Amino acid sequence: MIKNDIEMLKRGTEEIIPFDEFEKKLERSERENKPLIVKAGFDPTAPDIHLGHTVLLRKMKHFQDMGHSVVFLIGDFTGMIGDPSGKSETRKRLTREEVLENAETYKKQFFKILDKDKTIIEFNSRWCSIMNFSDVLELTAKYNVARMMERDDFSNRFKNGKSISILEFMYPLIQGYDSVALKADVELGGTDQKFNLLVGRDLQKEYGQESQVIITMPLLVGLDGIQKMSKSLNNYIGIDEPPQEIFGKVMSISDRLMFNYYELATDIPMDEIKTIKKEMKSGKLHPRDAKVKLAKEICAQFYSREIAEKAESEFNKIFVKKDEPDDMPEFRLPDKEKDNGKMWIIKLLVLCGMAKSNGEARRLIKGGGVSFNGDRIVDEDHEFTIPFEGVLKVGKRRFVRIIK
RNA sequence: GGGGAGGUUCCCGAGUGGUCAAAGGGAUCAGACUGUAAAUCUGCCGGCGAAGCCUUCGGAGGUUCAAAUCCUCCCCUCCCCA
Repeated sequence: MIKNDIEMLKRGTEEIIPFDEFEKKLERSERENKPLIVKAGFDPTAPDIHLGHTVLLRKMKHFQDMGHSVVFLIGDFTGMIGDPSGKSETRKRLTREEVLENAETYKKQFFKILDKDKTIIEFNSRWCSIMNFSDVLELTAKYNVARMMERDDFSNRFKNGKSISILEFMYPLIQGYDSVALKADVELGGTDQKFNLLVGRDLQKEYGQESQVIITMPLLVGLDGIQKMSKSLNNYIGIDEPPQEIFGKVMSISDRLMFNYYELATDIPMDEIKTIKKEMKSGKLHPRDAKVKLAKEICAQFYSREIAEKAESEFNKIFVKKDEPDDMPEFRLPDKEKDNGKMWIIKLLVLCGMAKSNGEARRLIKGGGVSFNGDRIVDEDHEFTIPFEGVLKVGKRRFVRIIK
């Protein structure tokens, strides 16, 4: 029993530190019928969950499925302080209201993966906000600068003369203290969190607790195939996106990335993944078909099998048959425009949101990316005589139905 | 506390009085080829119904016919010394 569990829990992980303690904790948990407390922290500033986050969420789900107690910790306290130093961007301070609002958004999204009834949601302000200055000093006394500098990020920045604020030194301590407050047995995080997770281990020991085991998950590579998936890099698949969008985005990843996604973003058994890989190599399976399977699988996670099937047929319709999709947004011409009797194509593109400015609309037309009812529009002075109706297509995949 | 370097359009980065809406690269976007793969090639890449004009080079003033470029003050980042 435990053995299978361990295999499942190990899947996709980068590191489990230390592994033997992990096994012991699992054994004891089963023996004493006491679930492990599994913690994962989330930043309250970015409430849009994308496929990259789901790698972690899915791992949390694995623990839930085995009856463990999963804590979704929202770092609202740190979020409300903000980070003025910011290595790249200054972090915005959040108000109490914003934090709560973001938390709601989180819930709506992550219950697509996690089990609603088995998830404990915590805010670290619950314990952080009541700490007084001597509590904080006590905490800082439990760590030292040399160890802080072991973190690559800090040592590199220090070496390169980049600024490191004292506040930044506090973050690992706060996060570590969260583990103390929760008495966490296991903490999950991305590989970029490794240092912070390890600090949690140390602090628990300092506070006389058993140290948590840390499990790091690799960061999912974004759609560009190079950088990590993130909203700010615009290389992400949001789990709130429409099914066709998710399907299409998965289809656009490079072949090289495919198996990475198979392993990290689905629960398809590893054996099956190996078979797919083999068949693709031998030429028995077209890479495209392997990707279709992946796209359907990911889509189904956030919606359903049926919706995923539908997304596939929509996809084929648009990109294989070069047809129009069944559903597309509609745009009704505003009344005041109707009076002119004519509608200029550039203006139309901007009005219906397909271009941000006239300039962009012109560019699209010049580039040959605009068509109406299947005919490419090449003249940027083109005017429609009102009334008219039809399908306006911009680029390969953006459609809007213009109605009278 | 003292001395020095710098802040340029989404990002990196050139530009040190007019020829600058600002080189070059990257990203995005559009087109060709394809499997919405990779690689490659092409175009575009501040705004204006596009003539010309308007707004942009950390912020505010100033010099000049003319300022991203010169001057003054301010804000921010970094380096070296103490």
